[in-house]
Amino acid sequence: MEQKVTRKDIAKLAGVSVSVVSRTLNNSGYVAEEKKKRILEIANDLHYVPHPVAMSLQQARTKQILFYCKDLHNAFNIDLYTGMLEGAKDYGYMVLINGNLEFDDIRNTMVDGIIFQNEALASRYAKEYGKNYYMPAVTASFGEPVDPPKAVPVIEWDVSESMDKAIAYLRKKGHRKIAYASPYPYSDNNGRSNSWKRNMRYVFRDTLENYYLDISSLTEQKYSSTYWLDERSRLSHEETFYDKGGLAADIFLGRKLDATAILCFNDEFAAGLIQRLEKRGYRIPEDLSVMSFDASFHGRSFSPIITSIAPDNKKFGSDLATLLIRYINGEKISYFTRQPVHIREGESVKAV
Amino acid sequence: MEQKVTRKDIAKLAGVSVSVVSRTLNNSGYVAEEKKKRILEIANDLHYVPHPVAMSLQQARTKQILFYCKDLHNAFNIDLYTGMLEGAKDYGYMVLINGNLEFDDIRNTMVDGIIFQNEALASRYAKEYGKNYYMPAVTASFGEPVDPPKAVPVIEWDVSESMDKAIAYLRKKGHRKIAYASPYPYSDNNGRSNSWKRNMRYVFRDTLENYYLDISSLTEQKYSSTYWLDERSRLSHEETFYDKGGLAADIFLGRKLDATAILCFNDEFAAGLIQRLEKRGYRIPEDLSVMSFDASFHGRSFSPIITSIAPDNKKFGSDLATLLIRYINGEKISYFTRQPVHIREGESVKAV
DNA sequence: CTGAAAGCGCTTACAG
DNA sequence: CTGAAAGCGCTTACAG
Repeated sequence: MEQKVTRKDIAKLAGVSVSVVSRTLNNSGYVAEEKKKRILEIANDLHYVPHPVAMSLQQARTKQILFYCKDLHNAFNIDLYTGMLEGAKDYGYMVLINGNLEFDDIRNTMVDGIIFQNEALASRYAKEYGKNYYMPAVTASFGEPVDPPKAVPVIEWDVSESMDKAIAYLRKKGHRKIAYASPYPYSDNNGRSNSWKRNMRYVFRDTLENYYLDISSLTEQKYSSTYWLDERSRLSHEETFYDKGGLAADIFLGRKLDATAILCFNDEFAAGLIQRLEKRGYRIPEDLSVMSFDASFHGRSFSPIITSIAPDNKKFGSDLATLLIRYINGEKISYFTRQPVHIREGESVKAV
Repeated sequence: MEQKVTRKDIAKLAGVSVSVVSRTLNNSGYVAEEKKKRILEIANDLHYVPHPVAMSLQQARTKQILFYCKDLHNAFNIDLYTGMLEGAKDYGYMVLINGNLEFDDIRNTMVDGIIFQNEALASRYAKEYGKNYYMPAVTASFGEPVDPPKAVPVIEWDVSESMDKAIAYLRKKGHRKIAYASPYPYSDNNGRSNSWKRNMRYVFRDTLENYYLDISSLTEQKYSSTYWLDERSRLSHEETFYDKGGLAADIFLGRKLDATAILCFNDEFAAGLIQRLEKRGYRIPEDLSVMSFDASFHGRSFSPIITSIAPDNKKFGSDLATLLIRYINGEKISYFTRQPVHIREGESVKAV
């Protein structure tokens, strides 16, 4: 364990005060040229490295932000994160993830702000902590019927609109009977479900519910889409969309539905669903088309490549990071913007 | 922006000194019972939260460690990370990942130590920075022929031995001609390749090289397995095993090999390979068996589930984290241990 | 152009 | 049992 070299050591060797050393190292304020040179040399010789914690304390800035996100096995979130890293880099900021933070842990984390993965998380955070503990935050939003807290700027992916587009896309491919597979109950009030119901009502009439592959009857715990809002719920829970996709396949097979396409909640979910269907002898897309949301790395590296709708995830992440940093810096920002969306065509949808 | 509440504020209101407040809050040293109570009450009323940066500075401990890992889209690494979180939690430590850190950035990160994802990274780090900058570190190792630096404790997954086991497993399933698909050149000196060659030499004789699916001829950049050791190489590079798997499939098809099974470098690689093979009309495992390394979440959520060999990844991660923390704490630790390995049977291998 | 001083928020040996 | 004091490593107005 080497002795830590400090600005004091450099000052002593250079025969100046710490102030001068600091000014030199930070390139701020006046320092005589020769002294500057000598100080830099000594710093180099001593292998001086600044102490980030001390600087943070003094400047009241850690230059770190946190991506608050529970599900790291969801490639969509990693896509976002990758984008955040890029966006933050330009501002000299680092982005941290920590997979199992309870809200209480956040205050022990050395960050200047938080990016929430969804509006329900942000909302709950604001309710539980917002009043007593100030920390700049922004959130990704999916246009769900949850009031995001006023003080938290939002960048939205409007999943309802995406559902409309996805259905329009499948229709253009000749599909009429399109089922929807969701981790949330039929009665749940969320963007994708509502939009699917609205679009399919006049196709399925009174059998509508039958084409909604509702796995909640098969799982022990019933999660609504606003799960995070429930203050009794533990935050360390990780949603396993992949496992739920398998259950949705079972339901589909059990009901012997005549749908020619299934829309899935997201790529993880679709992966689980397709895997189960193929195990039961189905071929995708020959026997059945599957489409989903997120256009994640996982969906792309799946076989077949999953046709999926989403924003540019990296850009989404990058925008979130820069929004937060500009917010932290006190710049003028928009409190609400939307990400454009597009369809990533894969191999899981066939024209009929 | 609320005014930050400090221990000073509490002291003033309670009519005591900051020392007493600190002792109360930290539950250390003597404090009169009634005072203790009052201080706690006031702290609560004021919604006091300790300043982690200040505490870190004073205690010379951030209670944070870093998982230095570039490829977050590789589910194996996320598996490890998940385990680290669990292991570190018991010690009150947080584990951070940051996907695009150059070595130079590490010194700006507020952590007490580092976990390197592989021995080549650890080795390069030690060479470039180890002398001038002290930071406790441990590393995962894969038994590759790279000398991990002496000061860095190692936990190893012996991939050579795993290759032996994987081949034995496939042989028991009746496979004799087993190809190997790797991101690294045939000439590269690494555990998996060496072990495969050793095992297959007497099966393939002078056609051995033909069954080594070497994608390096198809890629612009030639990476050896010790890529990270090359100081000219940028660290921000992300390996795309998935894409390379597709290339390996092309080679396999081009050579019209009579192998009945392909061993893949890892699950990401296998995913890319299978995806491409299926696109070309192959069915896995009906037409061809595929097996790989890592037993990651990705391989499990793939279709077919990829048969794969690996340690218990979460335990691997957890062990790395606790090893590092105990190292930081100055406890006596083992500088070298090995993780036991097992085969996760999936759906991608068939008996012939 | 320079340096002594106060301060960021906390801790901890030490004298009382 | 308590509090003044020095200190963690750095920054920055301010007086010279």
